Amino acid sequence: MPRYNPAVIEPKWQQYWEQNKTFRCPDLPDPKGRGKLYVLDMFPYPSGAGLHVGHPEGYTATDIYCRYWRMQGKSVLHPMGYDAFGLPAEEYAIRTNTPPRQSTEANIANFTRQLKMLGFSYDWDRCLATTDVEYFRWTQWICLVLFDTWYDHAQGKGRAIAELPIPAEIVAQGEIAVEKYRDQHRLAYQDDALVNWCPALGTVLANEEVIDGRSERGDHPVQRIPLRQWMLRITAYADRLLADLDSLDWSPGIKKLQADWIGRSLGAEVDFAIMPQGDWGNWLATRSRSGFPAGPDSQTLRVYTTRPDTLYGATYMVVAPEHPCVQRITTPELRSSVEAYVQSASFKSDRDRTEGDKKKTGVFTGAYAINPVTELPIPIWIADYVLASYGTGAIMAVPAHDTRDYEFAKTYGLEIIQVVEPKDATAEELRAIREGEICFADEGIAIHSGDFSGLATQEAKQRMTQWLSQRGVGRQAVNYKLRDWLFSRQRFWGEPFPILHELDADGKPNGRKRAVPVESLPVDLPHLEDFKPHGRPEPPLAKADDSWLYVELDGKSYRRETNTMPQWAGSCWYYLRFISPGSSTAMVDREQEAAWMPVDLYIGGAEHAVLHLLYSRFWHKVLYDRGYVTHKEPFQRLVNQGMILSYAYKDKRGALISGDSIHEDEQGCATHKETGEVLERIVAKMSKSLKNVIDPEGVVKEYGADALRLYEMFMGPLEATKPWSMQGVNGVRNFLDRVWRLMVDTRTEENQLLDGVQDVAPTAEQEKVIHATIAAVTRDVEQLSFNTAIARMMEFVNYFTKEEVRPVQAMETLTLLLAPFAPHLCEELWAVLGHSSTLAYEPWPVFDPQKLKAAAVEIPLQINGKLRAKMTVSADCSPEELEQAARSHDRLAELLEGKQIVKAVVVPGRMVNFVVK
RNA sequence: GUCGCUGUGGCGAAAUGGCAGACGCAUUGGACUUAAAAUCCAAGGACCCUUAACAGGUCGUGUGGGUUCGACUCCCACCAGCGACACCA
Repeated sequence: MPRYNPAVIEPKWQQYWEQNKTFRCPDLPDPKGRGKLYVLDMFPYPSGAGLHVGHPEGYTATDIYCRYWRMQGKSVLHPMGYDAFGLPAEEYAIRTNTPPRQSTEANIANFTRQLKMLGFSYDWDRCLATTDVEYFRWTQWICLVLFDTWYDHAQGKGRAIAELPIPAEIVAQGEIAVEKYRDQHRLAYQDDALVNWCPALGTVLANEEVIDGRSERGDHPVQRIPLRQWMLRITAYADRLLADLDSLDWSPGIKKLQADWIGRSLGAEVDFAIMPQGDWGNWLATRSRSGFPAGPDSQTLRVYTTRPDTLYGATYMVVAPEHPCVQRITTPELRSSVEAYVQSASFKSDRDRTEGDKKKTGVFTGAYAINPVTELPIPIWIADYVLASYGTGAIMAVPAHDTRDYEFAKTYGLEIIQVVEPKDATAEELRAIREGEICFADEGIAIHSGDFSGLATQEAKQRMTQWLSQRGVGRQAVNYKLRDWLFSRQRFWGEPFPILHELDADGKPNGRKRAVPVESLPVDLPHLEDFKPHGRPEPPLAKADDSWLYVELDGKSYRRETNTMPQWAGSCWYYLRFISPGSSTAMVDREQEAAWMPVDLYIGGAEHAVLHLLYSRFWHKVLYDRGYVTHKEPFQRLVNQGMILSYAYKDKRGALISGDSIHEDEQGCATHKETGEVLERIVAKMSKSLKNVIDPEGVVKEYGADALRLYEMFMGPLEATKPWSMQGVNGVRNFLDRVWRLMVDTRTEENQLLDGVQDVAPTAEQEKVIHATIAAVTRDVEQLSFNTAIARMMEFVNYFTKEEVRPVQAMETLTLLLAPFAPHLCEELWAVLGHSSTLAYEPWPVFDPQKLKAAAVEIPLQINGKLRAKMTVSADCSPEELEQAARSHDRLAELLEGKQIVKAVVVPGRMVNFVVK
C-alpha cells in the first residue's frame, strides 16, 4: 500500500511556488484586500553548520500565521535574509585562509537551500544579506544620519547637527572650536573610553558582549584599557526607550528585561564639601554654617544616591579608583598605598573584580568630607565596588542600610549608624539592627535624623531632596544603568565607517572629521591579503593600500576611518530594507514604508531580548526623529519562541554520557554500551559533545518537511522550552498519513480520490464536527496556539476515519485548515480534490455558530462540589428547569434524601451544585 | 544574591474559576494476516470494595495554608528545576 511520499510531493510544490511566484508580495498592500500584515522572523546568522531545529520552530510559526492571513485576504509581507557580517565567518576565514565573503556566500547558499526545503512562504525576491554592498551602503548611510544628529533634550528629539545652537563663547573661539562642540553633541561620536579589549579576538567589545569578564564569543579574557572609540549616544534615548515599551504588545517578561537593562532610577545628587588638607580646624571654624559651595569643584565631591533619606547615616564615602579626584585628595602619607590600589584595580579584569566571594577591598585616602546634615567629617575611601561608569563614580556610604556598604564597613571597622527602623519587626530584629548585627536595606521610618525623624522612607526622601536643593548642595536626579554603545570594532569583516579624517600638509590627522559624501557611498571593504588581527588595537583596515586609505576631496587630503561596525549594525534596520529591497535612491521607499510598517508580528529567540531589540529601537527612533520613518516603534508585537532541547543521559555519578556510548532498548531504557550501567534520562541543550544534536535536514529526508513543521508546532506551546523526541515526529507523520488515506485511494499508484469521498451534504453531526473544528483552529491560529489547533484537526480526522461516506465539503475544509501547517501535503490533496491551482489564496473556511449548537448537553451534578451524577438535558434548558430536573434525578435524589439543601448553584448549560448540611 | 519562567499519568502535553488528563507518543488487548509489518478497533491516574458484568467509593495537578458553593486555575508562604542579571549606590 503506497504511503504518501513527501520526497516526491514536497519538491514538486516547492518548484510550483517558485515558478509561479506564489508568494510574491506587492510593493504596496492591495487596497481592495483586508489590510496589510508584516510578519518578520529574526534572520539567521548563516553559520557553516547549517540550520538547527530552533530555526524552523519560529519560522514555521510565522509561516502558518502568514499562510492563514493570506487566505483571510490580507496582503502579507514575509521576508527572509541573512545577518552575515561578524566574527565566526572571519575566524573561519582566518583558519582556512580564504576571504570571508567566499565562505559567507557558500553558507548563505546552503541556508537558502535548507530553508526552501521546508516550504516557507517567503517572498524570496526580497532576500538580502547584511554583507551585500547595496545593503551596507545604507547601513553606512544611517551611520551618517547618526553622525549628523544631536539630541535636543528640550524638545526631546534628535535633530540635524546644523540646528545645534552654538554658544557665543564657542563661536568666538573660531571654526575649530565650533566643530569640536558639534562633535561633542553628535549621536555618533569618538571618545577615549575605558573599553573591553579582548586580545585573543583582537577587538574591543560592547559591555553587552562581555560576560563575567570574558568574551561572549569564544570565552576569551577581556581587559579594560583606554582607547579612542566610536560611541553611539543611546543614553540620550533612554527615557523614550523605556516609556514607549508601554505601547508595545510584548510579553511583560521581555519588557521588564529591557526596562531593567535601561535601569532608570530616581534619586538625588548630593555635594559633599571636602575638607582642605592641613589646617582643618581653621577651616571648620571659618566656613559658613549656612551652606556649602554648589556644584562639583575642587572643594566638593558629588555623589548619587537613591536613598537621600539615609543621609544622617552616611558615615564614610567611597570613590571609584578611576575617579578624577583621587590624585587631588589623597594625603601624602597615604599616597603610595592609594596608588598601589589604583594600579592593581586597573589591571584587574572585570572577571577578577567579581570573582570569588567578592570580598570588598579598598584603601583610605586620608581625606575627609563633611556630611551636610550632621556637619561631621567622614573619611573618603577608594574601593572598586564603586563603579566609575555609574552615577558620579562616588557614593555616600550608609552601612546601616546598604548591604555593600555594610560589608565594607564591617571589613574595615567603619562606623555604622542606624537611621531607618522597620515598620513591623520583632524585638529581636530591632535589637540586631540597632546593634549593627544585620543590615536593614528596606524602607521604614526615619530615626536619628533630626527634623526628618518619624517620616516614612518615601516622604523622607522627598523632604531631604527638597532640603538639599534649597541649600544648593543637592538636587533630584535620574540615573540609568544603560551606557552609551561602543560601536567600533577592530575587525575586517564588518561595515567600514563612512568617515574621513582630515590630514594636515605633513600628513598627520588634525582631528577634523567629515562624512563621506552620500553620493560616494558605499565604502566597500578593501582587498586585503592579510586581514588577521595582530593583538594590537590598530584595525586590519589600516593595512589597506594607500589607494583605499587616502582620499582627496575638495582640495584636502583625508585618511579613512579604519574601524568597522559591530555585527549588530546590519540587524538594526533590516526590517526596513525588506520593504523596498531594490530601492537605489533611499534606504526605504517612503510610501512603501508608511504602508507596511510597523512589523505586526516579530518572532525570534529570547537571547535577543535586550541587545538587538534595544539597538533596533534606538536606531528606529533616530530615523523617526529625522523624518525617515513614520512610526515610533518598529516591532508592534513580539513573541519569543522557546528553546528546543534534547535528551541526554547521565550515570549514577551524574556524569553526562555522549550519545555514542548509549544503548537504548525497545522499552526506552538506556544503558552504557561498555559498562552496562543503567542511565538516567535528562533534558539538556543540544551540544556537539553530547552528540544529541538533531539535524533538521536529516528529519526532512526521513519524515518530510511537513512532518518536521507539524511536529515542531505540536510539541507544545510556542513559547515553552521543550525536548525533542523522534517518536513524536513519527507520530505526526502517522497523522499526515491518516489525512492522506482519508481522501486518497491508496490501492493504486495513481493519486485518486477515495470512493467514500462523495459530493453529498454532510449530516447534522458531521456539520457539527466540521464547524467546531473551523472555529477552534481559526481561534488557535490567531492566538499562535498551534499545538491545540493540530489536536483539533486530529480529532476531526479520527472522527471522519470512522465515517464510510466522507462529504467532499468536509474534506476540502480539512485540507484548507491544515494547509498552513502542512502546505505540501495539502496542495497535493487540493489537486486530488479536483482543483487546478494553488490553495494559497483560497478563502479560509467560515464557521456557522448555528451549526455548533448541540440539541442536548450533558450536565454534571455535584453535591458540595463533588461530582455525583450526570444528566442529559436540552441545550436551551432554563436555570429553573435545570435545577428541577437535577432535584428529581434518580441518583441525586437518593443522595439528597434527608439532607437539607442550603443552596443550589445552577450554571445553565454547565453544571448544578447543591450545597447540603 | 536579585529578578523571571516552570512544576499535571511512564513521556510531550490539554483544561486559566465549573466533569482534571483533550490530542499525541510509548504500552496492553482485539480484528485483519499463513506470519510479521502496516492498518483499523478498543483499554488505560492511583487505590479500595463488590462483582459474572454494569456500577460504586476514597485519594489525586511540587508542599503547606487561605479565598470560594466549587481551585490545576485566584491569594499567601515554602520547596525543586531552568533561565537572565549580577557590586548600578
